[in-house]
Amino acid sequence: MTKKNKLLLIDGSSVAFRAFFALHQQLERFKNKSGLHTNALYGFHNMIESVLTKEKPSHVLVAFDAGKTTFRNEFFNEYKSGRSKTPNEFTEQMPYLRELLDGFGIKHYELSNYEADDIIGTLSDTVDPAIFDVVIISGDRDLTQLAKENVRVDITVKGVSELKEYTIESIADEMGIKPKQIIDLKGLAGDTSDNIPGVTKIGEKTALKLLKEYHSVEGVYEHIDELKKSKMKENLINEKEVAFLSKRLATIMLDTPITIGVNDLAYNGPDIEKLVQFYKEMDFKTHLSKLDTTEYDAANEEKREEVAYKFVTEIIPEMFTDKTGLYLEMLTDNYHTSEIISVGWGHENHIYVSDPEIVLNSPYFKEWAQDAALSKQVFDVKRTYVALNRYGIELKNSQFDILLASYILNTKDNSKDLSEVAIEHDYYNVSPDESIYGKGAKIHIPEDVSIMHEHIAHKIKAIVLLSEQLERHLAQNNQTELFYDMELPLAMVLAKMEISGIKVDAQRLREMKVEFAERLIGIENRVYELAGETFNLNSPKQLGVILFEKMGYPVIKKTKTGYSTAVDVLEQLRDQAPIVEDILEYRQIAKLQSTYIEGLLKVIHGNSGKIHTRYMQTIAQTGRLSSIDPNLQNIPIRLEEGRKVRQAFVPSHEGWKIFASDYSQIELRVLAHISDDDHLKEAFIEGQDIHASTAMRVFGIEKQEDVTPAMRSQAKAVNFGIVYGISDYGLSKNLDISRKEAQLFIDTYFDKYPGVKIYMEDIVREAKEKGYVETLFHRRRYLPDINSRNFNLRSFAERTAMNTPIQGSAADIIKVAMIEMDKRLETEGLKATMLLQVHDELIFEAPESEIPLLEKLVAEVMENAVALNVPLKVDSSSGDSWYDSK
DNA sequence: CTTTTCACG
DNA sequence: ACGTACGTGAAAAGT
Repeated sequence: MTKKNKLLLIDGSSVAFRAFFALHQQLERFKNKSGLHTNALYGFHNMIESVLTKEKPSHVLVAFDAGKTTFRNEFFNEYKSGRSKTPNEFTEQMPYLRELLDGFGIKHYELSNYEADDIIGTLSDTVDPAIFDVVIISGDRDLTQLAKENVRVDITVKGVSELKEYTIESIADEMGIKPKQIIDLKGLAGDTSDNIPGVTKIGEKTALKLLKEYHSVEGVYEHIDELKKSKMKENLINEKEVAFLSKRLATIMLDTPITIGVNDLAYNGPDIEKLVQFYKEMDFKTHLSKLDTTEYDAANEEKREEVAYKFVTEIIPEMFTDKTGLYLEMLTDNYHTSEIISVGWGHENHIYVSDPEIVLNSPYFKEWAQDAALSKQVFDVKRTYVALNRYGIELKNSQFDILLASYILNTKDNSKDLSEVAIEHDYYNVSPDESIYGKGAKIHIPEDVSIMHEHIAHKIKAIVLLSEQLERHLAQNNQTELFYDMELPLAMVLAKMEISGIKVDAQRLREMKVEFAERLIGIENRVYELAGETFNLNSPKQLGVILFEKMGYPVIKKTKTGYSTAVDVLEQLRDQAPIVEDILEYRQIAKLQSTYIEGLLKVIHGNSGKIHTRYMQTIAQTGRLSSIDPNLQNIPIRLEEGRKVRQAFVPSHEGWKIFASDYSQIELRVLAHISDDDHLKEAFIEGQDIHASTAMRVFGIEKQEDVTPAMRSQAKAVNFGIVYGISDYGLSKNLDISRKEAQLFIDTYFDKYPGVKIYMEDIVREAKEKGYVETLFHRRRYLPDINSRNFNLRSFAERTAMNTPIQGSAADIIKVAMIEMDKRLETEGLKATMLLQVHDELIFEAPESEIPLLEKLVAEVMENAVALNVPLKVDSSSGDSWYDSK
């Protein structure tokens, strides 16, 4: 029988407190119009929302602590003292938390003299396990003592929305004890946050050891005489009372006299009206706009300001002027193929909407679009350019792009929906596309087309108004040049590369497909034989069962959901498990087959035999491009077998070649420049092998001949680590050495490259002060976690602070080179075409006769894109396919 | 729709 | 003690 009911119990007090501190560094950003802080409410809200979607509970209760003192203070009056005073900014939010819960339609409850724990404990313990699964959410690990067969306890880790699940099994795995023994653990070790004393000098480690032996506090004292004479034994004897008191304090009551029962807690979804009211009161505008219920739409319809526009069926020249907003509507996001379903253009108070066949066939429209003297404002210029190009219209003078501008202002804004971008900038007058067209398979043009026309009119108005606003904002941030001289011109270059596309030899791919298919069957059969049964080799879950349960190999790593079967795990099993050799080979071939062979075959355009990727210019947090549909930036190269896929990428004309140029060590050169470290600069200025040079310094070797390959490869790993934002842990894992040894490497490195050390310290300090870091060209990345009290979040932000200026400046440099390259190909009158960018590499096709010229030209342009205080170096090669250009 | 794995720089 | 190296996208499984 399947259980039908799930009871969700939330420790409201502790979660709210967690939420408050998780968003504490942004305390001042979270304020509503009347000055009330809202950060705890915001965090709490998001936690509830995600938990409701994930758990889909049938019953919910949020329990709160009631007042300052509880029954625990009766026998220990210091209980929970020593906590610093609750800040006012927190307490002022508590009354509204109840409003929020009413909006969600969630019951809440408190009972004087008791804590939320006790209410939760009692409910979780009394429901019938045959009927209810229970999930408990808290920020307090004490509650894990409540885990049972039907009770799971989720404790907040990162902020409040990420939860760690504790079950009987996971507690046993992690600590080797039963949930109930958590109480004994606290009895011995205490808990500083609740001011539970515990026994002097006994921490979690020691306590766990004792519990493994004697099971409980009582057990420890029954066998106290067996313990060796030690300071610890003395403490235990002297503080026996403390231990029992601590245990009592940590014990959650399971028979609290609560006046509610589970039947009062049925959850029937939110009360939209109250929720809308709450969002408005708190200025939670994003949440307000995300409510896509009919009630909300209706309420919003009246609120949404009307936009005057004209739907026209005839186009006249007077409709087009300078500084005009333009928007093409498409239902799906691949603008190479998606049908244009409507077109809008105009100014703040003169907006026109029309059907595509009317506009796109109008000579007046075409003339205007192609008139370089008349500027246009758009959302996503590349998309607009490419789509118009399909109709033989070449869009000129796109003076502003609110998507690009928004990305520059804050890289974290990566949405593709105009309404979301608008909301980011406090403009709320555009509905989300989803609310007009629906989503997924059911996406469609609304029956009443005037709804769509008005929607497009709203977009035009947003584009026009936001263009001005964002342009001012760019100037304030010193990012005007980044926008006008880099991203906007680059968008046009990328548009042309996408339109060119790259020719793919489908026949070659099909040959490989047949070959791989045969090999896969062979390997599969061998694996099944060794395993003694057939299963889905593509399923990590099924594979895990075979390897670790049936065949009994040791479990090396676990994932959230089960055994890990990733490469590094399998490699460790290689020696003892003959089967993994085959599994690894299968994995490799299967990946090539599904992602590259079949994947690429699917996206070849029928008539041209070409692939047209889309470069995403507003996704990567560092300023890099990304490539989708298909991703042409991760075509295999490291292993020969996969590298052969590149044989299918060929020139589009007879007698042409593929030509490729890549920057050598651009990130380390950028680091040499921004850190101004003398030794690092010297290595590049003198043209040394950088990893060998690092090896010489780190290992203290005089002559390069004495650097062994092993030393060089270790030095290489250290250099990588430096670029990524070094940590002893990361380096130790990469080099398979101890953390101590890794730390020694790092110390030695910083000793030999003091400039790099200073840069790393400075950039982190700067990030902590300003809240963001910048690249050479003033691209910004905000790091909200840089001052977090959470070690992991803060460390991550610190590494990002070190890495982003390096990776981001390298991205800037190749972007400059691409823009210049595009110009030069034109002015030099070459037939050569730029086709692809792979982060530090540009790929072209060209007539064979142009190759010698390109060798010089491309290197010159790339190497001189910017002047650093070390030289940039480019390597080039050409061949009959991408594979051969190596 | 999320998780795992694996391809690239 | 904590437990990750930085940045991406796609396929397949499983919920």
